[in-house]
Amino acid sequence: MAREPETELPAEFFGPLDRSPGAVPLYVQIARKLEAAIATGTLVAGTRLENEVAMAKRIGLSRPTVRQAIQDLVDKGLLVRRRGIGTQVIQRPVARPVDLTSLYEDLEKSGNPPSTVVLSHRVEAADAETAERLGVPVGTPSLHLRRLRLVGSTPLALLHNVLPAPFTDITADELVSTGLYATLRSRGVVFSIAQQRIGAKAAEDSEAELLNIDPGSPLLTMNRTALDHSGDIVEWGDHCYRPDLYSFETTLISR
Amino acid sequence: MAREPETELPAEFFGPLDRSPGAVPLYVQIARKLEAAIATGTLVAGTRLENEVAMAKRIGLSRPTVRQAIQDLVDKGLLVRRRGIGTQVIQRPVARPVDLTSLYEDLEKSGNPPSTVVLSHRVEAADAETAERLGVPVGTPSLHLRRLRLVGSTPLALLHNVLPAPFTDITADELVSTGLYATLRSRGVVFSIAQQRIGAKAAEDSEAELLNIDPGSPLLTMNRTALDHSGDIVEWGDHCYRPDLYSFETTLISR
DNA sequence: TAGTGGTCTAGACCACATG
DNA sequence: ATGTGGTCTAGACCACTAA
Repeated sequence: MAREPETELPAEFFGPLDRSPGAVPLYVQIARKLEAAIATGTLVAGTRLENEVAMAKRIGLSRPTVRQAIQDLVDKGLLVRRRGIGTQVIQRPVARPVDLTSLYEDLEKSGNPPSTVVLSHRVEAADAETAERLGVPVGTPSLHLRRLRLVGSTPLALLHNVLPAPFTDITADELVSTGLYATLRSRGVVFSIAQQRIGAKAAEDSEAELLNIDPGSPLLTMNRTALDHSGDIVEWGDHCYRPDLYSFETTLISR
Repeated sequence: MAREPETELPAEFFGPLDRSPGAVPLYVQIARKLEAAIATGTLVAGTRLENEVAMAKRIGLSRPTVRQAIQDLVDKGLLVRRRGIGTQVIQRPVARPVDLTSLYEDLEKSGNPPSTVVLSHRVEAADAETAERLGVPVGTPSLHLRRLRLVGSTPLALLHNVLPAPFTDITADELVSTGLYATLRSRGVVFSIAQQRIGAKAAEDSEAELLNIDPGSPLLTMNRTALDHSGDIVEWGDHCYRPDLYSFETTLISR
């Protein structure tokens, strides 16, 4: 089961380091160079890296700094480390993990910009259920959104979001032009944690009509609670996706 | 948006540290104590922790060690850190993330032990598709499994797995009594990375019959490729779940 | 300005896997 | 016995936030 290709000593492709104040952290600079080397094939899958101590000395950094760079890539699923063995480039390239971005950005990146229709946009006093979801007192004003996401003229997803007080003034125009997550970020929200539950269900009549599918056909569902960096709930979402057009990818790293 | 409860100085609930050789790492000892304090409510949600430097000095550890303990809990979604602000206990308790365990273990933990029926168990030479999935040459022997997972007498999931050469001698009995992942671990497999894709589809006739649902009704689907600590593919899986009985939970931590 | 986490150094010893 | 990553120390300076 063990595999030990011989050590590879990449030359000084660790170019000059930028140690000026305000520069990108050194460990990030190293991590990026290693990542690029893996992406371009300079570091072939399965290659064993030079050991940490030697690499640190050769680059001119302390071992903890180099170690932090390597750990970043381990967390990304690009490298694997074993005590007593060494550090290897993972055999199979892995896809990016599910991250804290919106579907809008997902598709934009893939060169297939979607459009959005705002179906409803209301500010209401929170009922018991909404209050529980947002962690606010009953009666607090909250913004309820329903949107339809399309690729070209094909409906892709039906999005239902609820947002708490500080964001009730978000306009329908903003949502169409910028997307929900980008809008929130532009207002200073820094996302820290989100909890998702992914499931499936049969399409109800109203959902089927909006998504242009048959009633009762399968839908992929996702619920999400997103928290900002101070632990406050920023958004609660309940979404349906056409499973022929969308799925969720995750990379799991064991700890 | 910012919230700043006053600093909390937990007393010497950091009991004596075990510094004997072979003991649990110091940062793990600290992390566990902090985690317990959060779980029991000694550290209330929203509480701001003592700063790293002071905590390290008081406990009698170096700052990097304490910092590593805190980082562990940040990665678990229990704490949030902000430069210039401090470290806070997260407001809302989070569920455990999807991890590298099997459905068997998931349900066992929830006190609802499932049963397993092995529907088929064959060793075959890998065709092109299997070879691609397992990253082995065409023609390599591989074990093809189909299992039905039940809770009581209710079918829950239909599991299809393919395993490469070193594991083709796993028996049906092992699978029923131990579960696939536990069997692999007992053979020395250390999981490192897995890639999953979660989607939905309509149940085919054969699937519907086995799962005791109507043909065409929605199914939750999951594909997974699991790699061991040396980057070799250990298992490829293609599973269907009854969406009324199962869903996937994930906690996303922003980086 | 004061206080926080973020980064970095230059070492050290330990645990584990291999030959 | 050797070489690897895992842990740990005791400091330092920087970047960001708040008052």
